[in-house]
Amino acid sequence: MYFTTYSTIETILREATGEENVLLTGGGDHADLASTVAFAMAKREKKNPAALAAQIKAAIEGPLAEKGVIVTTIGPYINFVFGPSYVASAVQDALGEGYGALPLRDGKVCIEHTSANPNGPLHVGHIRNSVIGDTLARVFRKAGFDLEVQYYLNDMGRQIAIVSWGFDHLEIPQNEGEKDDHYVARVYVAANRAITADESIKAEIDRRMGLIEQGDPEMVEKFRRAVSLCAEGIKATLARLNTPHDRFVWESSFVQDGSMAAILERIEALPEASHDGILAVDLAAFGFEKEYVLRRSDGTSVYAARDLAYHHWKGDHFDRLINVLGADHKLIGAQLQATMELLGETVPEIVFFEFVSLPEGSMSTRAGKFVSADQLIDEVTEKAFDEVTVRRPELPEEERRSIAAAVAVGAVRYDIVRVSQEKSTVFDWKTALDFERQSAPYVQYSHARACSILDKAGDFEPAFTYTTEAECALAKHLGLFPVVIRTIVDELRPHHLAIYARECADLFNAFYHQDPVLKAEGEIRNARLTLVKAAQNTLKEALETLGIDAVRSM
RNA sequence: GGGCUUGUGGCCUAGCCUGGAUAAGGCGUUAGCCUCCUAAGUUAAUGAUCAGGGGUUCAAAUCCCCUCAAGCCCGCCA
Repeated sequence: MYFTTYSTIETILREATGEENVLLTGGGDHADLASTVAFAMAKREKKNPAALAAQIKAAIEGPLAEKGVIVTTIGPYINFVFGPSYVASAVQDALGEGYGALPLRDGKVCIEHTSANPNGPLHVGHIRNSVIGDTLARVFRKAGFDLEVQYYLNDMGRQIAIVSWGFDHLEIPQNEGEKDDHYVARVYVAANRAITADESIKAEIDRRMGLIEQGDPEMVEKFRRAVSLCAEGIKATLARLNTPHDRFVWESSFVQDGSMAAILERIEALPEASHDGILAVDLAAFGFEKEYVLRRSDGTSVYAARDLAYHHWKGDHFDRLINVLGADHKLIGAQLQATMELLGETVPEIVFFEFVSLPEGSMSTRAGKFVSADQLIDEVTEKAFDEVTVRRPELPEEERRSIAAAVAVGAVRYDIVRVSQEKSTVFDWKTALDFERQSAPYVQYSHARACSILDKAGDFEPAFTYTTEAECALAKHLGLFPVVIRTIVDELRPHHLAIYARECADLFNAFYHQDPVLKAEGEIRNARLTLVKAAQNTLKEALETLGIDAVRSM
């Protein structure tokens, strides 16, 4: 409804002013939409902007009144207030199943996210990637895209060589009940310590790197075992977070099937290639000082070479590629994009997010200095269970556990996704365990509250007449959900959805406190119940698009 | 040294790309609200030189330049 109303206003304003850009902005407290076009025209025509605004208003208020939009002016500002017919349509729309969905689009999209190295468990830095990536994926699906989500598994890197060496030489037993990925991290940390103590081990790591590239069966098996062990643990964590992948792509497959060799051959033929004993690409034309090295002097390939082959493969299968990467990958990501462009390949779009650090400094798997995602979820779940037990002691334990799990995962995801991705953050236990106002539990609670009212109401006849301020503000905001979905797809900034969901909850709570629903009578009761249903449906859709369970009771 | 990103009340965050009407929330602090649809809620009070300086503009938190501060990157690691 918003889209059509917006374009109606835009068209009529264009006709009346002859301006291509009619400068529509949000109306703030004054209106639902406003135009500052009178300022621009006044400047050019050297006229009084307020007088122009009045003239424009006179020309457009008739046609817009027919469409249910009220036009007013305050000085040079032309304000548009959406009337009762808009409000009714917005509520009507918001009742629909799968509300927020946009029409299907052509083309296949691939989103790659998380792709953490399988040398330990996901930590609170990695899951910023997972949550941003998964939320984007959910939004893209809602926006009508055919989508596949991938995890690129770096299974032949140096750190895997180190892990495999650790398994062979350090004889570190797995602890009772220890998750596989946590076990792998302990081996990795210990192996790194051994290397620091004894430099000669490095030669053995290099030897393993050479063997893996040649496809030596024994070494392939050693690497595969270590990587699988870790990857299964990572998958379990991803499942707890509601951030599933459609496909895990193993880096080594591009070496084995010859596609990496093929793309390196194409690069060798490029005028930008440099063969100084190594293979590298000169990207000076793109503003990069350093060459992009793809093959070492000993003939082995570096990560970037496999990454090019992976992206070539993705380009063959998808029309649009989106990668979610940490800010530390900005340079290498831009080099990848430039090289793909040189090759005439599909250039991936990259969503970068800034770092999550600990109060004492940045995280490091190698140093064993990190807060794991599992530990975070465990502790938040425990806290959530205590909170549920205090509030709802009458519920059976199983139900309290289930609510606590939904609240905990929601809290973790929401805290991550609500902050825009270009801001670096510092992880803090106190904040993580705080279910205060701007959190998932707050939004979930509003949804549960709406469910409770609907349960008590029984059957009612839908009605769409709204008069109070709280009713109209809520109804209009519900109407914005599809706009938010489109904005996120355009900007690749999922935090908008977190903000939107919270605003819906704010407005629902304001309505709840100002306008009685069950105690109202007749048409007012029916209209308010209809609005509660619309709010409940929108909150549910928004929460689910955030990957958060919309529990009916908490 | 070069590049990228960030800097908004005591603390955290939105707004910045697409300039416009009194800078929006939360936490904290203070004082209230459950014989009333779930108080994980809500009302009010408190609190901002939008890092600093300059510029563009009728209009700057928003655009441009400089300075300062923080984080990240600049490897034949990933």
